[in-house]
Amino acid sequence: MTALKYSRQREAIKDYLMSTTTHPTADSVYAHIRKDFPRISMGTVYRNLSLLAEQGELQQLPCADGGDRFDANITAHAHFFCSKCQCVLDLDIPEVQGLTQIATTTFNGRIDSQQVVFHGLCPDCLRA
Amino acid sequence: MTALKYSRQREAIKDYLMSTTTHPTADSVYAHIRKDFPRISMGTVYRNLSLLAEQGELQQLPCADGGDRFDANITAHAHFFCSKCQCVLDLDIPEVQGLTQIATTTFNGRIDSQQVVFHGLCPDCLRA
DNA sequence: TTCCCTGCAAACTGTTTGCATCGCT
DNA sequence: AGCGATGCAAACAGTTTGCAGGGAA
Repeated sequence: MTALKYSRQREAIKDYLMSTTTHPTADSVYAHIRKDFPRISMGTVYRNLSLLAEQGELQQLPCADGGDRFDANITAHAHFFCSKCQCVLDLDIPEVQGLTQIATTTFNGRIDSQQVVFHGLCPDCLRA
Repeated sequence: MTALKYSRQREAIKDYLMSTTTHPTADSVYAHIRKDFPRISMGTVYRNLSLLAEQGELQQLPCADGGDRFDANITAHAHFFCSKCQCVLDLDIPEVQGLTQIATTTFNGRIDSQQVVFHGLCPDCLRA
């Protein structure tokens, strides 16, 4: 992990992710950043998202639809993925922590409490 | 959902999935089925896996690495995905059902208890 | 005979990489 | 000046699709 050199593009990407509670895909990040950096490329977006995730400055959530989601909220919280509209929501359920404990002891592996993912229909899709 | 016509390829795919507790990717299925059907194509494998999943004869688990896994065990059970070796394990933790309940009430959406996915390091990778 | 299913190849999507150039430090 | 970061385009991997021919009903 060598020192990163400052870049306006990377800062813009991080700022954007810190300003939203949605969980953008690389593509959404690209679409948004393009407003300020019309010539930015997908390569740069992907490279910077990976770099920031490596540095622990954001969480990279691999999702059920294949596309990763990015989250600047790095506190321990579970996620929900809607199998219909593919949105990703935070799921702040304290019980998850306890469950992670239980699972870990019977399981003998290490369970990462930040990466518990529930699937189903989000409130909006359920209502519709 | 129209009636399916019998095909030896599809039966072989289902038989294979019922005979294993690993959670093969489409590619693993292809590799295995090829022993009996050397000319089978990936298109056929993907088509049949989707058909079987549609019929509810197997579970299609979208995974963190992008590749889906397939599971002929359609009883309610959570899964674990190893972020190092990418293996998928069954996680039979009764508490997950309770958690799904809790989550559902505070959440107002529908949580699918068969699709709760934990992430972390599997026992083998943890030991290594 | 009908029409679903197959094998094949081409198309697609999301992501990564090689390279010349740019711009922090 | 040195070297990491950028934009661009080509390469990639996993999956889907169109089509002509084959096989179950």
